[in-house]
Amino acid sequence: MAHQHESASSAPGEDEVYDFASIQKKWLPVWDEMKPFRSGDPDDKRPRKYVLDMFPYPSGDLHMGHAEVYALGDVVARYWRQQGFNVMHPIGWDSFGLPAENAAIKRGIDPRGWTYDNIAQQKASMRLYATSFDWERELHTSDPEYYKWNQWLFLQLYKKGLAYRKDSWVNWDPVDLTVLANEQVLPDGTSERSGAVVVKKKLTQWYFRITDYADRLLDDLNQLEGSWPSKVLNMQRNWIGRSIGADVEFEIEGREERVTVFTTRPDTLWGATFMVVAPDSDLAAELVEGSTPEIQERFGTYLTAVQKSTEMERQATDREKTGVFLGRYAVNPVNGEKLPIWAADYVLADYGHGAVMAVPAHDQRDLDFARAFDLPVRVVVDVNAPVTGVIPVIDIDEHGDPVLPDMESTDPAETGIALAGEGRLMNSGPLTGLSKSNAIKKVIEILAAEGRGRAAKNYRLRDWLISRQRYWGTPIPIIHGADGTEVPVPEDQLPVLLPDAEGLDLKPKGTSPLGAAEDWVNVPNPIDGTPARRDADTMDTFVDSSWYFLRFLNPNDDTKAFDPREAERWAPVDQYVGGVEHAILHLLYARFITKVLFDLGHLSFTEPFSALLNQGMVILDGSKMSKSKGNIVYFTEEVEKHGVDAVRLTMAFAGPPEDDIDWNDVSPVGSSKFLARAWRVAKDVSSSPDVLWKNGDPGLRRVTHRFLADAPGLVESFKFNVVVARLMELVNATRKVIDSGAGPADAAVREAAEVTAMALNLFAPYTAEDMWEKLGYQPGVALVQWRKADPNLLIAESVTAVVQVDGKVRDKLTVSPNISADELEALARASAGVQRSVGEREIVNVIVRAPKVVSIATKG
RNA sequence: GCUCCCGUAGCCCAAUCGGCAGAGGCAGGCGACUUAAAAUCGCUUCAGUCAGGGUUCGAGUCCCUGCGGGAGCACCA
Repeated sequence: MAHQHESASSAPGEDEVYDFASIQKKWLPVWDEMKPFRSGDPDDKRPRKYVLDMFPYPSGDLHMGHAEVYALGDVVARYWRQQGFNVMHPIGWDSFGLPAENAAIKRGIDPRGWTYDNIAQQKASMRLYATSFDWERELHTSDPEYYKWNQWLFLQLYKKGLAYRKDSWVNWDPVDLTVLANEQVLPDGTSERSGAVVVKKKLTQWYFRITDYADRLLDDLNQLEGSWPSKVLNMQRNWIGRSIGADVEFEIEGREERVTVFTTRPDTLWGATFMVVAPDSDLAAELVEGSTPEIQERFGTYLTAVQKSTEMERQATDREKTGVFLGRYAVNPVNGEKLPIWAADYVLADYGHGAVMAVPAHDQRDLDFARAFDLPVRVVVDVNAPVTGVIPVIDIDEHGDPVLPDMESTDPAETGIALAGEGRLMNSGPLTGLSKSNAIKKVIEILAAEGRGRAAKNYRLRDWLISRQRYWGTPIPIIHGADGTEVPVPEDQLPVLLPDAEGLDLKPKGTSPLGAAEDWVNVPNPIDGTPARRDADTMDTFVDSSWYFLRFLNPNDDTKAFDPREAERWAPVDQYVGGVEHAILHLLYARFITKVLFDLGHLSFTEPFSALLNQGMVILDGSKMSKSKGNIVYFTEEVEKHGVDAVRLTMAFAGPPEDDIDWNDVSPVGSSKFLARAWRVAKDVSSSPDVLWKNGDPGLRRVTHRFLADAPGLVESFKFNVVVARLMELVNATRKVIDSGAGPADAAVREAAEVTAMALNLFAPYTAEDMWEKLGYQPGVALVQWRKADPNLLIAESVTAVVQVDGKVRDKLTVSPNISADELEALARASAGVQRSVGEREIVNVIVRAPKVVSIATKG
């Protein structure tokens, strides 16, 4: 190990070895004194950068995932500081949430104490980890000083009609007796905590109307192209899931109101042969009411079965279609045909209008259903009729030849394959003969003219369910009057404080534990003083994190959530760093809230995070670390074994940040060795700080300055691994000059060592600071500005030009970097390698890219 | 099923605009130092870029097809 004692043969005074533990101990208090990472000085004239790492949930201690994100985020923050920016790099705690509450229930303690104990522990680790946070901006979402503004935010949305209560089907855990978020339901339909099969239950819950912003959330992603990982942009697009089509209204026999269906293929309206409604929809219940008792009974049985089925069963795409006829009929608005109405669970109650027009010839799901229940299939799009002059290719055979549709086998009723492709409309009245896209336009015109339909969009995105029947969260600032009215808590009465957990039964009962705090829940109605009750739900913690980046601007201001002037100066966040696990929910919610605050005039921008860096996961042996697999790498152990700097360096060096790091593929021991090597270089430097660099070894100086020139671009494109590799190269070159060149007194050695210390500050701050001291400077290498490369040293004295003949390298020439194309061509033509390989053949083309390459093409 | 990303040495990974396939590390080998070992230092082996085709003077890089791996969405009308 690096810190073992050297042999006794070393001369006195030279036996000092790299010892990360003592270096850590030495510098942490010095930095505490210096506070080099404060960003709040109003007189600071430097340009500003806002670098934000996703804040952690305080779960006990830091884990390797934290070690990665905070190492990488810190590279970026430290880099911009060295480039002359006043960098705001804040940190806080996402400290409300279920784990604290569950731990509290298990141990019979207060979630508050558990949470703040954890924070203290994690904060100590984080400080040791030498992340360059501005601790003066620290915040906790569970502090009343924070959640007061959460409640303020809720009220702003409420006033705009963007926060509302509705009855809806939610995930219900029948063992824990609580609502679950979608992400707490495992793919097999069981609860991730209790293991119980989750059922759907109808409850009144609070929602944020995020669907109002669906178009903007989707379209504004284009602005982020190039600055956000395309993977995340894609995931958000998928999640919002806009589809474009039409709403079509159908008359229902024996019913006043029409039923509206959404379809992406209104052109196939003449091919509709039945209608399907979601069995768990209000519409189904109402329609079946007008039917015979037998049908009602059959429907009831079916509905019960559907509601008992798990998500997994329901989502299995290959299962048999099921359904019941409701005994009712719809009328096709374009041709007056009677369409039987069925209830089937392949239609979802909460997508579109909970009802579809079934066109079995051109939709696979409808066709499967039609074949199961012997319903008619009518083809209205002729996919064999070339629309663009190209015959549709169904498949490629084993010889790579196209397989064309067989006229006799394309009837969906026979083949069971719906014809979903392009084609020319047939049997469709005024649409007959049109292409798909023209037919869609036309049918929308026809429907609109008759008031029976219109162009429409639909989204996969649903409104955001924000209420939780839990204790450890932000109370919803609404008071319910005895008459059922909702009264927002006046803003000057915020915050609505959480009642003391003492004496409250926090066990989930299906209603919020806050409801049992009688003194808290019973309040006079703010309007007329009559008895009223507080809303007892708390907010989803994603609300807390949807705007925390704004609270960092002025975390101690008790007069407003954030200062718009500060937002003007700092926001939006220039660089956001965090895990891809938040690619959808957190980022979508933060984008939504930012747009709402923009609309309310509080912000001048509409996207919160100008650039995003997603780091991968730290894994072990090819799989995710987990307690049950027993393949966990512990942060504390790694830091004790290898030191903070080696762990941080390993994170940066492992590969591209977005790739997963398999801890078995990387070598913290190797990182530690490199740090010791770099450190010894600084220790060996024997010249004084005022030595003239220009007298130093020119070869080493070139390596140093090439590094200075290249590293900034590499950091800015997040190629941290390459920067580290280049640093290793620099240290190797320096070592060589010390040992076998001009020696430790050479000025270039000092210059290289100083550059190494300065750059190493990005990855290994303790080692860098210690090197800086060894080199004769005052502490504070983190604030040393990045040195500019000397352009004269970037030009090599000579370069190697490659001469290719017919694409193969036939000679290499050492030439001046300023050589002209003509000179280089002449040299190339005369070179021995070219003479030999061209021989008798005729040269037909010569391409010269001075000074790098000459390419000669021959004939014969 | 739809959408997207990735295949370079035994392993992790580099390779600005298409211009010598190798910067760096791990592992391995040899050597120096040592009584020996560890540590340290020096030297060093190893791929022609998943496969096939195309464009080009020139392809790891661009295009097409296939194979392999990964991710997201999915009875979403």
